[in-house]
Amino acid sequence: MTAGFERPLTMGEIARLAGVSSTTVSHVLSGKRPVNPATAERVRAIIERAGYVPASAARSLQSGRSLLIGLVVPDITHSFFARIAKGVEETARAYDYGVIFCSSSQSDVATGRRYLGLLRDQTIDGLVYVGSDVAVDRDELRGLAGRFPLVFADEELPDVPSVPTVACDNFDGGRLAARHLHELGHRKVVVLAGPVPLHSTTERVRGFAEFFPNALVLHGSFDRDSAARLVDSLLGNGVAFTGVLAGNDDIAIGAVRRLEESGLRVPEDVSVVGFDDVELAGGMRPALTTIRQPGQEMGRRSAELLLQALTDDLPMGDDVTVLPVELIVRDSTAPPRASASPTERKESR
Amino acid sequence: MTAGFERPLTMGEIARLAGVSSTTVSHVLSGKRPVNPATAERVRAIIERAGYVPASAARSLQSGRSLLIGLVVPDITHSFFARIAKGVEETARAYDYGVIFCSSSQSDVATGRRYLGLLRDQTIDGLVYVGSDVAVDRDELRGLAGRFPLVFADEELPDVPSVPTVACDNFDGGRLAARHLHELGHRKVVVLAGPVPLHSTTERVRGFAEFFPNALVLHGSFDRDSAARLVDSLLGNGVAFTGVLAGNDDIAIGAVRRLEESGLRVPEDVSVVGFDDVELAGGMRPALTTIRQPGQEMGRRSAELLLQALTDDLPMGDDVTVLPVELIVRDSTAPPRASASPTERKESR
DNA sequence: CGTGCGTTGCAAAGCGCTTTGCAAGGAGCA
DNA sequence: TGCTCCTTGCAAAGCGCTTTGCAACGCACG
Repeated sequence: MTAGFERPLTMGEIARLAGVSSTTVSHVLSGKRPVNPATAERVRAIIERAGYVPASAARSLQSGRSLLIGLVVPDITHSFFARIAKGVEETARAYDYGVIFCSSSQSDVATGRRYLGLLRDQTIDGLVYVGSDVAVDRDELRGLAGRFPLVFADEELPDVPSVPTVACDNFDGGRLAARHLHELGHRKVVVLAGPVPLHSTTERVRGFAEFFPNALVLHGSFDRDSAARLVDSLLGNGVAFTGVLAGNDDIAIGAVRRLEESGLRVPEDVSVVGFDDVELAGGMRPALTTIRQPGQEMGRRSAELLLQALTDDLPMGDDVTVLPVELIVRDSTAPPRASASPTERKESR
Repeated sequence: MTAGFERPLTMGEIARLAGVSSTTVSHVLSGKRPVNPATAERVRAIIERAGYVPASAARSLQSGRSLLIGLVVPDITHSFFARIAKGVEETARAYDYGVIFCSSSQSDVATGRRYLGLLRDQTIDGLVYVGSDVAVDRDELRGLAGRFPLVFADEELPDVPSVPTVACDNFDGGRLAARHLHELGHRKVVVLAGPVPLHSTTERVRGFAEFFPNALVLHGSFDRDSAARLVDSLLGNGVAFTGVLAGNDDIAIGAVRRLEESGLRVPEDVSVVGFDDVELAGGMRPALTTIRQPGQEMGRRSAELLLQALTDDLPMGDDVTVLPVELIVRDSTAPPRASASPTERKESR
């Protein structure tokens, strides 16, 4: 213990105070064997008075379970990941489990390793892993898969097989977004997609293609600056478009801002659809039309999967749970203007 | 271990593989006693090949330290608390500590108890506690204070003494916000303060009073609906005002929305200043003028305080670290209109 | 009054690791 | 060659708990 803090009581000390053996104290606590009611009551009173709680380290050494799970998210300050975290935490709590979390974002490989190490050294009984475009050590992950209770949330990692996954219906989300623009009458649409290697990116783009198979697809990273640059290059090259399908809300927000800075109005000149429904999406002006992913529910479901297996001592499956998404229509989309596309430069061919 | 997962190797098994005793393996790992280089190399190779990591439970049982700290926040999905969490986590990582977090919000008292229990059962070596207006068990907290390594972040709890605290300069923040409105020329200002019992509320209101000692002060909770109701009652009673000093951004956002719904324009008719600088503050329109609290820094500093004491085995101080705040001027504030206050109803006295 | 059974407590082993006391062996020196 | 000293490995204790084997006791029954 740290300087100045009293050492907690041990079970043996409680036993001595009660005039019994620590076996008896343990049985009073666990109820796994009958104990004389009078004795039990005396022991309980002493435990209560002393504020005694069995040391968790000794318990987990004995039981082989830490009652802790891990959660790795790219960035806890991102409202979408925070929603997942909340879902995971509240579910874990219901199972009497604690959650150790890691905001892996600006992490070097060493950090990832360290957190996956929590699995190896049995600090945690299982892990909910929310992937990202950050270069994680896929090999490390593959080494863990199948050997430890592991669940992927949000992002499916096809190159790490046999890990159960909770994701949303990215394909349908893409479809819904595209259909919305198509129904509004848009015909010239560009796609500002997320990072190439991500499975979710691929799926969303596939969904977009259901209505705009020939749309120009530009890949970038999930941040506003990247989106702004993409918009610049679009505008700079005189590409004609009245609608933007964004890979997520960050891209959408970056695009809206950039379009407005370039003198175009959203949605009058250009309609923009996002993906995720982060907090800002509903709060910004124009409020963003987007595809809502059930973040908290994803967190809940993935934790549930993990904890179910842990507490029932079952093997983990390897199937993908797909949660439905929802189109949220707000103010960033409208029918295209009748006149020539305002993004088209006169001097372009 | 859970079904289907192999049991991790023990140090004894590594020792057997290497043809040495586990003492030697331990010394190879810790370096606390010299080991024959050849032996050490052989042992290390086997450890590497087997992917062996010492079981953390056994380690902490032995050492009395779990290398884990706790973090209690009211709501992890709130961008301000998420910033604190990020700061805590990144600092803990630097100290090779893990963070167990609890989003205490919609929590019954039992939940709070459970998480404070992590201290008692030594699952965590210390705790960063971010208070809120939620009724926590102050008695429980008081029982812990001084007996366990504990730090308060963001909210000072004067009724739980001798706990080191990292807060921001709420008084100065109040002052800065008030001065800003005053300098713009506002004279009729109302205060939509946070919950009464909070120390931060009191301080901010004191700061506001430096420039508007006679302002009407209404207390509510830190959410938009509460703020909307307060605005309604102000408007309904024909109170004249050209500026609003809000207890935090949520209140400010709720107020702005409500004012706009009531046909008033921000900032043309009414100026609004928030507090915190949450993500939405900068993204909404009109972008919110607010007082920025250094959330991540608060997280860092409080974790630093805790981990410093833990790793150096020092007693914890009990002083309050006050971090500076900053006025961020955006678009929700402007000089008052020359004409009569638009919030004043004709039929009011 | 003796046998048998159910009840309730204790002692001891063991979870996987760290740490300490010892001892075997080698090197250095006289 | 004989002595000390240092190096390096082993055995064993102990961290705080759970669990199991055993024994003592009381009771009902024949």
